Amino acid sequence: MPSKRVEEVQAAGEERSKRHERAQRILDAAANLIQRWGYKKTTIDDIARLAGVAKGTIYLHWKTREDLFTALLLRESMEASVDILERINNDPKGMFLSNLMKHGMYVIMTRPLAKALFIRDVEVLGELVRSGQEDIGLISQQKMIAGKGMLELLRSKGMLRTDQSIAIQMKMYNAIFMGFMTVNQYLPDELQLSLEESTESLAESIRLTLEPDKTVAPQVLQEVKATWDQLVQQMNKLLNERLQREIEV
Amino acid sequence: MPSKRVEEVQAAGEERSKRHERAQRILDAAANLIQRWGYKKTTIDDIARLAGVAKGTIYLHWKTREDLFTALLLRESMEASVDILERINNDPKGMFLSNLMKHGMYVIMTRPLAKALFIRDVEVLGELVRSGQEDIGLISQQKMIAGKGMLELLRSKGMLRTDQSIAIQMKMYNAIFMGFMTVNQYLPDELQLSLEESTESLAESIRLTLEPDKTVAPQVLQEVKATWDQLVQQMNKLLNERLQREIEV
DNA sequence: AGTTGACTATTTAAGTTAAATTGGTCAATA
DNA sequence: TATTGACCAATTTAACTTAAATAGTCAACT
Repeated sequence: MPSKRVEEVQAAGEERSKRHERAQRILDAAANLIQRWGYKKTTIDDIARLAGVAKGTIYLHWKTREDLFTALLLRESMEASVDILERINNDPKGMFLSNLMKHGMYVIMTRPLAKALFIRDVEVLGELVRSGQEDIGLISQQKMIAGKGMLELLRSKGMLRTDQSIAIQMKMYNAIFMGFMTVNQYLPDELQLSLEESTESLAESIRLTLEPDKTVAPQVLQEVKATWDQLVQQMNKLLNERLQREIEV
Repeated sequence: MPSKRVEEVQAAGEERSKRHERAQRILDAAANLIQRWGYKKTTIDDIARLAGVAKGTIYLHWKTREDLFTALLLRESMEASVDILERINNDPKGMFLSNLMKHGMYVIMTRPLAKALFIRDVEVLGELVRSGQEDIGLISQQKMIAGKGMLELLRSKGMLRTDQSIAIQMKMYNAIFMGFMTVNQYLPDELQLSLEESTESLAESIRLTLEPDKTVAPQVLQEVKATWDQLVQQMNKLLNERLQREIEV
């Protein structure tokens, strides 16, 4: 009886999607509360109440409180990555390192949780700053978006200087990036940068210090994009599997 | 009786210098202890013991504990400034913004207290981070070494780009500077920068993003230095007076 | 005179205990 | 069978007490 089989599969599918939707709702609640009260002070009871489920339900999804928040941070990282990738894809010159960084900064700065994760905000993340470093912390994403492989690709296509070593270049763009991410907190009011100024200035700094002057043929740009897309898709697949596991338990 | 007058003056002079030397000793002790235990946990008793004076003596120099530490931070700022100025003077190309920043970074990074002051290290400075911002915090020094006036001078001599606004340039070098000052704490081991790498990379970044390519005649460099020296001397005089006042009562 | 350190009024830290909260479980329920 | 929320042990917080430490003073001493 194939119809029976189909119905079963459909039912199971519906159920899986309801389950998934509920997990998302719980994570939404957790995201909301962690931004308001910080990790330390957001309790499972609060999350359950805000998500409209019973406390026990949360433990049907994650074994411990920490697991829940780990999943939340992983989801945030993934979503931010998707945003960044999308902005890069919509930018004809998105493949330049300067623009990769610009889009990265824009997205991270406009997502409070991603920002907290990136700058290791203890006020928000509490003890999680420790756990969420290498593993979750947008770092694997950064490696993907502008890792060593990417730099090599850009260099081979004349989109990055070759009179500096790759190692130094990585250190430089990290320093400059973090600089623009965090200066404002050290600057007096009259020198505060708006988000627009920050991202544009960041892009210009990266461009001037790491990219050569020569123009790049649209043809080449296309090639780079193609290669990069493969790279990203590969990584994305791995990360998505990880995400599923993390959220569903 | 002139001889009497002379003796009196000498005696007063000796006394003043002894007094001054004692004040320095007390500040040395405070500097030592604040680095070891942080502001919150270094007590006046400790300082007195380490400086070899009685507690009451300290109150002959400063009205409150906070005044003492304010004087300490001011002294540190001044000494760091002197170091920086000296390095700049010994560098034939010291007048380039990239090198001003390089020397600034080197000195600040090699002086634990100056560094703590600059990056607003709460562990070391405790509540002092608040008080020591605009007023003490190397910021007035920075304004001197690379303030708006300096940038205007450099621009007029072709040593700075003129296709960016001064305001943006100030923001950029601040961001880049802070970036190189603080990246290491966000970077994994394999990307850590040594002090040499940091200062050199900082200089290169600043040079590439803010300085034009064209070479500058030694003649011009000399002119800039002369003008700058005046500017610095003026400021230094003011600051020194301030320092004297701060240390003596 | 300049310097000291015992002294005091406060602040901070440590200790104690009770109450409240929390993460996690599981028998009852829909 | 999937979900719930009363329940529990363990932990955290809060309130309170007590002891120790501290900043600043000042009479006594050099």
